[in-house]
Amino acid sequence: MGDVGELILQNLNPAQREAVTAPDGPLLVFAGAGSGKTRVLTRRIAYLIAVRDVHPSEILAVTFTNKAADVMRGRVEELLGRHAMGMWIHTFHGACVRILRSHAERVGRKPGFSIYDEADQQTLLKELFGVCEIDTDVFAVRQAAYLFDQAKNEAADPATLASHAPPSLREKYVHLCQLYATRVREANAFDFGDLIVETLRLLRENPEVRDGYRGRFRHLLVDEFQDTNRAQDLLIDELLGAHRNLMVVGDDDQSIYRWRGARIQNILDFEKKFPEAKVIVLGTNYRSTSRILQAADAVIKQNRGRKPKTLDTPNPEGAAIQRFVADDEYDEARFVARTAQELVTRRGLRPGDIAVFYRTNAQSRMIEEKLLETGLPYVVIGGTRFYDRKEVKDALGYLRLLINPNDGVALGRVINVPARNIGPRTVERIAAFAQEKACDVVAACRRVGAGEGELPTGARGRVAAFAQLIDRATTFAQEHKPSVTAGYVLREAGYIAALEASKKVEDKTRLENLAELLKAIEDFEDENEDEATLSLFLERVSLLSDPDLYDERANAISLMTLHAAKGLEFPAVIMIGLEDGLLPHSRSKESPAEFEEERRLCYVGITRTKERLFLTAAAMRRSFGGVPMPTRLSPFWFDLPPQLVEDIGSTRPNVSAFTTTRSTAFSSGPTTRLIRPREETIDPLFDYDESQDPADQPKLELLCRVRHPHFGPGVVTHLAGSGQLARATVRFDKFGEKTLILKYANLQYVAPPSEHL
DNA sequence: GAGGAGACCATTTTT
DNA sequence: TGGTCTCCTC
Repeated sequence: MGDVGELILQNLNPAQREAVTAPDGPLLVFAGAGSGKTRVLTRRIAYLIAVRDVHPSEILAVTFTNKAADVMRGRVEELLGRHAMGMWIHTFHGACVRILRSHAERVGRKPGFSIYDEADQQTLLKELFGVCEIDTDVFAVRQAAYLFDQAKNEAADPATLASHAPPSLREKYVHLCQLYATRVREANAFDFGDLIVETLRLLRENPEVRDGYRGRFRHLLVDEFQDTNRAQDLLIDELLGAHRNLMVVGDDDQSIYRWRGARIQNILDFEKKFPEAKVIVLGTNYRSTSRILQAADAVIKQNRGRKPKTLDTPNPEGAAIQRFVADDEYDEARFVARTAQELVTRRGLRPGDIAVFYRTNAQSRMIEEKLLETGLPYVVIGGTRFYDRKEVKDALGYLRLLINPNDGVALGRVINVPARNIGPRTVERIAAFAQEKACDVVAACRRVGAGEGELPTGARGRVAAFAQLIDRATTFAQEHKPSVTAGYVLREAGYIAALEASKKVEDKTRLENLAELLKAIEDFEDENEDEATLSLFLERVSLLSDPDLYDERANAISLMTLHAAKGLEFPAVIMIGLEDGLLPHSRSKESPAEFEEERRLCYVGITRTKERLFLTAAAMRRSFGGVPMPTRLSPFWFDLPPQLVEDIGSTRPNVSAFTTTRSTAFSSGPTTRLIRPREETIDPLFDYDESQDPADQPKLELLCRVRHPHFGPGVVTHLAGSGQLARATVRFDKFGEKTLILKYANLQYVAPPSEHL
């Protein structure tokens, strides 16, 4: 074995090494949290290429997020350099798109097809509800979309799931399914579920296509196998050739996508399906302290539907897990802000070392508000996404139409934005015309605008003008870069002008967002050079997921859902909202399987933590901004053995009376332990780091006037610390006294002391 | 057909 | 609480 071979096997423990060097054939790797899963996968790929002489193009690796795919590709390239060219490392959906682009016509599409996201899907469905005369009070659009998706996840005929629709609607439901499928096809589009199912159909119905891929991919590797659904499992079967070189990696304890059709059975039954499979267990965790691991184990071992196993670690015991019961969500947010501030000032952590996890996106708002006050940088992963904003979707709608003139949903979205006096009635007629003449919707606009069909003269001219706009832009797009095209179409459409003319403040933000979109397209062009087509950009955007947007270089506190946290790790983690009904979520109480998934979610959160873990709950919480309601602690709270945990007091003085009422409110479980000063409870796991450059700080002096971006003007009353940890206490005119870390607070020097004294 | 006022509903998680 | 939808008026 050469130098590269040795490099590939460097720093692997025996189990990891066994997995990397395993012989051909099916291979199942149970990879516990923090056990070096990514390392094993990337080294295995590198090993196959460098040692086993497998050509990179013979490798197909499938991950769940684009981010994971990028990381994997990057690591293999680090090991092999340009010898890694030609591998397929994609998400399931990404790989399917790639396959479908090559064989689009075989599933009734053209290569420029659109990808319909949830919103597009619902827009179309809503329209079809009208056509099928289905009352949305009886059967919600979202519910229909959910059933469609589930059917596709199961690779089942949607009609066979008609039993899930309200009994009175079964016939209409079947009709709806068929109509929906037809319309998506006519729009030259796929929804997310279609991407998998239609690829499956393509391979099944076209053996020569299937054999082409089987012949090509000599090695299949699947990451996060516990989160594959039935359709994905079947897809793997189709792609897997006679060699049966399939490596799957996963952890049944981290399966958190049941609601999306994931079948934990896929991994648990792997050995039944492949009796000759080699099974390797990676049981050493290199990430977390022993205490955190014990806590995680205490939680997860309560689940019944799992393979019993424990993780061990060479790491030290570490700090106690700190639990905090807040008065309400404000208090909880204050605790988060304070803890974060303390971790940075006293424990020497970078903001990027800290993460806040929650069950639902809605919980982020309060945390954001309080973090804003500390001046610490933070990012919210997910929630209302950039690409979900109206103006961004509008812009993308225009661009989609240039690539795919059949895209009826995109047309409906942009034809009257900005207002062109083309109302729903006219749009309906255009759609009907396109149906009747079997032409694309842009052609329909063109023809209707030219006088075909029955349209009032006024509307006719307006539609003709719109068709000309799209035609012009389509031609333009063929000769220009995507970013230039985007600017062109938005200007020509009058979109920019309409926003500029508007007096509303939010329209100014919209302009900024559009500028940001153009920037994103330019970045995409820089990264992909010759391959940077508009079509590829739209595809990337459609398949983007929340975790893809996490950027560890940002050095900001990360706020994200527990789902988005999977696959990441942080030195310090604050998990909030450990309340019954929130984690576990109230919607998960219907079945034990769902409850167990909530527990796994909790497990995933805990195991993201390297060194310091904080758990919080609020005694009162308001939902929908209504009245605060008393809560109960999560059952998972009580799963933690007392010796691992330290309960700490409120961030505010004089809450002893409240603590009593609180302990009665949370009647079950151990009694709250004595409140101790926080300074003593945190042992010095992290080194203080005071030796930093003082250059980038504002030159403040006592009693000078300053301005804070959030709190406005104030007077400096106290200065402490130096370097990166320099802090100032400021008495703000409107918000009272606050202590801020200068590095992050963005304090602006306004006036020296004398001028206002 | 546009725009505004008010009703109404929502929160699970997302490729 | 805030974002979306519906209805009403112009």
